Amino acid sequence: MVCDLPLPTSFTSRPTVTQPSPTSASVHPPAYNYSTIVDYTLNLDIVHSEIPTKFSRAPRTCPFYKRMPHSNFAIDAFSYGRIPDCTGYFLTHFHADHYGGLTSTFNHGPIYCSAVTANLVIHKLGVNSQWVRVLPLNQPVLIGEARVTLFEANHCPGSVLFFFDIPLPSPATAARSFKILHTGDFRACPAQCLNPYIKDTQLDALYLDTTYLDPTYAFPPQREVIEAAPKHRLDDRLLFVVGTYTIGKERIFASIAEALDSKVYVDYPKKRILRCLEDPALWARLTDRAADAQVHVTAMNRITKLHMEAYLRENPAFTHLAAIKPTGWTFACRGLPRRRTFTMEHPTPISRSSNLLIMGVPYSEHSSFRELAAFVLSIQVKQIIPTVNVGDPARREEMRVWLDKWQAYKKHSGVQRIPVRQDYW
DNA sequence: GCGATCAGTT
DNA sequence: CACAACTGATCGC
Repeated sequence: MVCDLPLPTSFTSRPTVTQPSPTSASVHPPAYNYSTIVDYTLNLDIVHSEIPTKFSRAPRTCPFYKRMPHSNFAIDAFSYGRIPDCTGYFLTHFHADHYGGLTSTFNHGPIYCSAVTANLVIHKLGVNSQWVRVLPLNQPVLIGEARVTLFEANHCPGSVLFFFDIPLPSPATAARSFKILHTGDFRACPAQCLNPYIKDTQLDALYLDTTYLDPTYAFPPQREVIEAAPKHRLDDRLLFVVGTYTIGKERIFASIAEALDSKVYVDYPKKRILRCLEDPALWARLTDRAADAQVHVTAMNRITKLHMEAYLRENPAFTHLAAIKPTGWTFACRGLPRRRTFTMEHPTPISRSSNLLIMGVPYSEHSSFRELAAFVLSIQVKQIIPTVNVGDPARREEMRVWLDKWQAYKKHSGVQRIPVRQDYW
């Protein structure tokens, strides 16, 4: 299995980093409007003071890239108390670094999210359901003047992209609307670009999850990793243990369990979380009896040699244990992007002994560099605003150079989208 | 007891 | 080492 297919070198070869543009005289963030976004994007240094730093003790204010221009909406912005004039608090998915600050005492206004995220917000955080508004997938809903549509983000269960289509107020521009796509955290795939609301749409702004916007980050398509599950039932006394965070990585343990025709054991707190996912096939595979399941799920931080040795002793029905640590950076190395292969028959062992194997599995829930390139090259958009790695000026500059390069490539080549085969670029 | 913040872990 | 995401300690009320 090939880790990464080649993209034309014209848009994946490393560009030279140019010097930052001259700093604006003003350090005070002006009101949020389209020209502000242009300024911010061209020179993010002027809003560096807005980006939270680890050592700041001052009360934090919501940074510009979490507020949607021409609206009173904020995205994944629960760490700033009540945001002045905010009429809609949007949540892209249920990971702590995005819902951070959201607690049972929240009373600032409506929270808009998917059904799965709503279940988790209510049942895990205890947020009063009077504040939670479930939005459907792939179906526009009017919120005030704005038309909002959610799409599958391919990150974790319940994760969504938000598409905002906002009428512009002034008579001169009444015929036009302002169109924003916010990716939250996502793993880019062609279906996101090809859906009828995005395909052939000229977007004004793309708020982009730029986590792996660096050619270092090359890893296989998720489908190939899922299909790398054992092809047939192995020794009944071999136990698979899969590490997970609160939500995410379900497709790994589900596909292994399916291949082994086994139940899946999770502890009771995890079972309560999985119930929120509204996935009947996953639910039907669960069991409360550890000895009945050849596939167990545990917290990611338990996937260590010491913990797994103890785990095997605690489960005497099994003689051998294969622990799986799904992670996005297994194949990441500093320097040039590499091609590697991955199969369960030739795993990447983190640790092994006579009866214990711990392997890293390159199962990322963020886009690879290549997928990010294909996504940006398959979308028509005026401005791209990174939402990740924005705290480091050097990273901001590197990201800006890549994004400018892709934008220029589209403009000069006339390419509108990257060809798709079998639902993948 | 609750929430905010930061340091530490894998 | 890289990284996202989580966990735990500490502080203030």
